Amino acid sequence: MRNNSIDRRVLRTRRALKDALMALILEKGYDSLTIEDITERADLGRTTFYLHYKDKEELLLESILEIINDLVAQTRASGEQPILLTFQHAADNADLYRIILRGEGVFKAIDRLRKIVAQTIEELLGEALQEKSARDQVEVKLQIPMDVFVNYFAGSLLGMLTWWLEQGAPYSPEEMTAMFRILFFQGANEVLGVELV
Amino acid sequence: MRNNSIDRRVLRTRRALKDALMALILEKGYDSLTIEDITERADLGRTTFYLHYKDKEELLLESILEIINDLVAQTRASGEQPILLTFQHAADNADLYRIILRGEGVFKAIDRLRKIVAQTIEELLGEALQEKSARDQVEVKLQIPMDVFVNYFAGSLLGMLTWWLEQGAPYSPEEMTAMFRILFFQGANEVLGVELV
DNA sequence: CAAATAATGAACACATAGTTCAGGATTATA
DNA sequence: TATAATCCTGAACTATGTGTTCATTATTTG
Repeated sequence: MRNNSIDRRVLRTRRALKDALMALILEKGYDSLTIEDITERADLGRTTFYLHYKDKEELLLESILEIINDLVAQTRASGEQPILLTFQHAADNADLYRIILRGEGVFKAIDRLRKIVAQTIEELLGEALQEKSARDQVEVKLQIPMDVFVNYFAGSLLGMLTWWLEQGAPYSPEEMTAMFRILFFQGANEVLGVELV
Repeated sequence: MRNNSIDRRVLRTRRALKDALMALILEKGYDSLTIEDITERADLGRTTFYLHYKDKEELLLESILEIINDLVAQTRASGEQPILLTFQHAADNADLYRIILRGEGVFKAIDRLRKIVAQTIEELLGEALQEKSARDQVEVKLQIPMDVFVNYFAGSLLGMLTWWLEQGAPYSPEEMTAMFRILFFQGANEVLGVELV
């Protein structure tokens, strides 16, 4: 019978490299890290790194896939409440999720764009609410905190943009606008006529 | 009277560097680009680069800000239809927007995550729709194409996650889930009681 | 215990970053 | 248009990181 298990030294080495990478990203960011930084933190020789990974990117990818696979497995297993499960999983692995979602490197640019969108919509919303308050002679209150609301909007919009552009803009700007407005303002239930999730 | 304008050579050089950077990113990606790649494409000496920018990142940031400022100016000027304007602006500058939104570098990881979410929701949705069709004895049709719908969902969710985590998780997973569900399923009009945008 | 496998560290060639400087080219302006 | 100010250039140099080779040592497996 052939033993399919991997040498302990290999498992130890790879675990040490992944842990070192994560710790260092959170300390100094991804881009400026060198292979030597990682192996030094992991207490390994630099050449050892190349026995396991091609470069930094490959190590990062394996680390990320590890956590994503865990989420997918949990979702498939428990079957219910996948949205809640996702938020919980993100909370439990917040450091790693931050690394995944922020992208690292050019992240600041996306972040800036999102902030601009959020701020713009907040100004518009503030005006509209004030108008309504004055007209109706009552204090208008949101069901949802302002910061959540405006960042939901910004996230949705930028998410749609990203996907749309990566597909090669398969719909016209007008179509995208119409569909986005329906989804955002009327909500998914209106669109579906079906209860979901 | 002091002339405040900048030397033509400087303007020409910076324009050439930005154009070269954009062209090269679309050809070979951002990470692997060297300063020499850029100056060579721009027909400039390598040392000239350092007279204007600290590094690649600074050049990219200036290029991106140029386009974002243009969008902001247009939005402020025309005043109406900001969503449509954003989609149009993105279409007019699709290459650059792709660079901004994709992040470059570790982008593949985010992309993979988004695809997984979109695929998962598509499976769930497919089942729910089939069930409803069988129960009601009618063909259920979506008002919105499936691909748009599922990617709106994935984008919204990941956008919320990103923002939430960057803020240091100011709400609990349960609160986030509840708010996300209201926004996604019932829509913004329900939340606002106000017409907007 | 023996054979197989992994880790190590020194040495090497190579690519890129970032700076300095003297000289030639271009621009602004008086 | 002359000239002072400014910019571009290219060679040279230091420094740092990459990726590989190889002989030696250490650890694991059966």
